[in-house]
Amino acid sequence: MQRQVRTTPRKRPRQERSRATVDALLEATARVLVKRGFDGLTTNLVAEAAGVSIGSLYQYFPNKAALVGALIENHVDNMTSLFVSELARVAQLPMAQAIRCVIELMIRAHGVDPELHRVLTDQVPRFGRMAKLREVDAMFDHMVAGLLAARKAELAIDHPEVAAFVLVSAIEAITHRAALSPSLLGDPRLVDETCALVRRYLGVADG
Amino acid sequence: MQRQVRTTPRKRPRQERSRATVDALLEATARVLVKRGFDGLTTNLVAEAAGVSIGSLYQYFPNKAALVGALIENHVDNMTSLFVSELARVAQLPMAQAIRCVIELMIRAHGVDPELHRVLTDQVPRFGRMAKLREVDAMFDHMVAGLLAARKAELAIDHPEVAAFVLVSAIEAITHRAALSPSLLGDPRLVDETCALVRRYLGVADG
Amino acid sequence: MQRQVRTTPRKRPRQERSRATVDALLEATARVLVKRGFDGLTTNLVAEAAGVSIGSLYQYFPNKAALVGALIENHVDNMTSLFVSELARVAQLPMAQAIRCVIELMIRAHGVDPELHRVLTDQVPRFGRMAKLREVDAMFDHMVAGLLAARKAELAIDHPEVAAFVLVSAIEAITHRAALSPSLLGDPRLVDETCALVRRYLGVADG
Amino acid sequence: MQRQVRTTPRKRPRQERSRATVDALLEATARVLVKRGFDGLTTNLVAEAAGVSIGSLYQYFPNKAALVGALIENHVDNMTSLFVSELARVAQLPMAQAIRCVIELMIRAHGVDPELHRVLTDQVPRFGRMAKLREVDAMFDHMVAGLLAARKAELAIDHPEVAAFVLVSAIEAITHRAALSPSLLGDPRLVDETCALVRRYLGVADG
DNA sequence: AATGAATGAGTATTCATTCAT
DNA sequence: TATGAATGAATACTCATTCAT
Repeated sequence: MQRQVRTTPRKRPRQERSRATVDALLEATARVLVKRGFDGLTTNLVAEAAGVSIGSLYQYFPNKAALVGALIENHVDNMTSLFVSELARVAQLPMAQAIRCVIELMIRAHGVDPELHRVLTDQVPRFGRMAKLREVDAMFDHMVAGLLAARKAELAIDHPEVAAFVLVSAIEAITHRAALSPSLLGDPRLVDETCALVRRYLGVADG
Repeated sequence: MQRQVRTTPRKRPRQERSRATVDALLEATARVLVKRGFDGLTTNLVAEAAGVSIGSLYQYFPNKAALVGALIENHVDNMTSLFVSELARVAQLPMAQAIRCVIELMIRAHGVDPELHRVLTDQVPRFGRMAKLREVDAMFDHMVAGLLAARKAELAIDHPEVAAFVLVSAIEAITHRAALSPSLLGDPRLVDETCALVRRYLGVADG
Repeated sequence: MQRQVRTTPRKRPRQERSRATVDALLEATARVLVKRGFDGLTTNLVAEAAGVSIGSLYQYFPNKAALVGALIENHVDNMTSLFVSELARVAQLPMAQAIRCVIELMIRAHGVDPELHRVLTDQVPRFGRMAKLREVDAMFDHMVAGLLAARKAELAIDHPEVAAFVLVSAIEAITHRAALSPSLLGDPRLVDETCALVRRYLGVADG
Repeated sequence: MQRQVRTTPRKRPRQERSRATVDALLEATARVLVKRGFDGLTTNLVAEAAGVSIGSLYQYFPNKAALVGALIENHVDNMTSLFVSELARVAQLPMAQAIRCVIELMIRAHGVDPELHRVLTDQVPRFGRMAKLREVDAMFDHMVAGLLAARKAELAIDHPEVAAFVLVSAIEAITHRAALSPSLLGDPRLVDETCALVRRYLGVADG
């Protein structure tokens, strides 16, 4: 770093600090959620775990739902961001490779903080903002339907939307359930079989 | 004081009268659960909805968890009883028909009080007795693995357990998600595509 | 969840404001206890009597037992502090005067908020922290046994510990019972006779 | 809750069976009281422990207080009956022997179901009928005052009532406290020292 | 902005007592 | 008379949220 005399105000220490507070709160929320479950999550506990006063918590989040909602949003973003970065590349691959790639991405996505993922999907009431998790599935439906429609010629399907629904549901469920029993998650046969499921359904030859 | 909260019913109803009370309570629980969600479920509310005093509720259920637990057990029994009665028959059918039959059973099973099913799977914390819902999946895994192993000769799979896991996860997810969006549930294409998924995976010719 | 219910205060008041709250709660507890008895003591009632919300009560005392426990501790401290300040002086006095002095202290100690003392000793279950009242007796036994042993030469006793037990029990009971019937408490003959009891037992000449 | 509660049994058991039921209830009350303490005593628990329906309990005791009241009455009767049978004899004895005799009776009286005695004196709120235990002390005061007055000539006391109060309080407390610590109860020195206390106070020569 | 004391509606649960059978 | 199902007022305690400092 250069030692230059500073002429500008000190880079808005308030925003810096606020950012840190918000992060601390979200991390604390995740920690408490994993440790005590959704019913054991109290705003006071989160504030304490974050080393922040309860008043400050409410400075940044108007209520408990907003707190958990923000956490979910973060988590979903973390999971989906894996895809957006890879999706363009996948679209160019031969079908068999594309399938394997997507499935592996799915599994990796479920491996991001799996304990938190489990609590979030298992215990968090699906009200309001929490429905976000379901929206993700709908989004996947749409994306996959697009991909299938684009390559419809080389596939053995008639109804891309229905097929997309079927496939997204299946892959999501397999990876999700696998994430819950770690013994399976490492099993390479699981990936192979899931790929086979999709390939054969779509009438794609093994690559 | 007990370390672990018991979730089993407190006492068996002996007289006719109390049987009616227990039934009224369970029905009221279902109604309240559907209407207000799990967090809106109050023992006092349930008692009132059942037209029964709060004291009577606690005469039969030691706590809220036991109440919901009993309801879950009932619901799961209702869903699974559809299968046990048909399973023997299914085992005799040619593979393609057996597949369609199982899938239709699955869908019908999810059509038993779908609103209650939705609340139960979405909102009820999966603690203790509530894990029952997951046990059902495990049971299905086992059953299907048995069926696949028995017919391994005519199928294109190498690992019946992994295949069973894959199939149960997929079918369960498809039917479950379909149950949540009624428009799809009635769509005959859904059944067709799901059958196709399974058939092609197993290498079974269309019947 | 804790196996044993804690009976110690939950958190230390840091600000002035909360000190006042804690004091108000303890005073209200004493008032309610005297007015309604232990079974009539309700945390909501105490909070109301203290002009404080029920939430605040639980901010400082984790449960009812802790509340009463703190009150007992205060009360016992008030009673015993009378002694510690005088004890050194008493130890220097000639025996006959020491005896009278101790007995008068005992009576004065029982005169500190006698109504509260009565409720506390009569009605409060002797569990956990509440056993403190009995510990005080044991402490007295020990102290008196020490005094008697020190002056054994001039006394007509062989077993200081047994004698201490006998004397402490006797004096405690006499003053306690006297405190319950105010007519006797003021009677100077009571002090005289109690002194006589002790003096003659110990073989000490009238001073 | 009613302001004034009757604490007398509801009806006289005339038949054998009724008698047995009442006895079973009282014994069950004692058992539950010893095992769970006063706060753990519930009428339903007592009925169950007695092998009797809750309805039957209320056939014989109008409320919980009456139940415990009857038990206290029984217990007090058991304790005092030891005295009435011996009192005439004691009145004829030389003073020193009479003193020892009374003290030994006191100790024996406290040895009747000591666990129950402890619970009763420690935990049972002294409302209504429960005050009976205090009445017994007052009765003793009176009796002893009579004895002392009758033999005033040979005693070193001026005020029989005050002396009686002092002695009854002392003996009662010593025997009661001794009953709580079994190690002392068997110690023969305790009886000797208590006798000495009384003898010396009254100016009676060692017999 | 931050703190943490205060709030109080809300909830699960108990238990003495009643009453229909 | 006996039974035990039913009652419901009462109570301890929690926790999201507010607000004075």
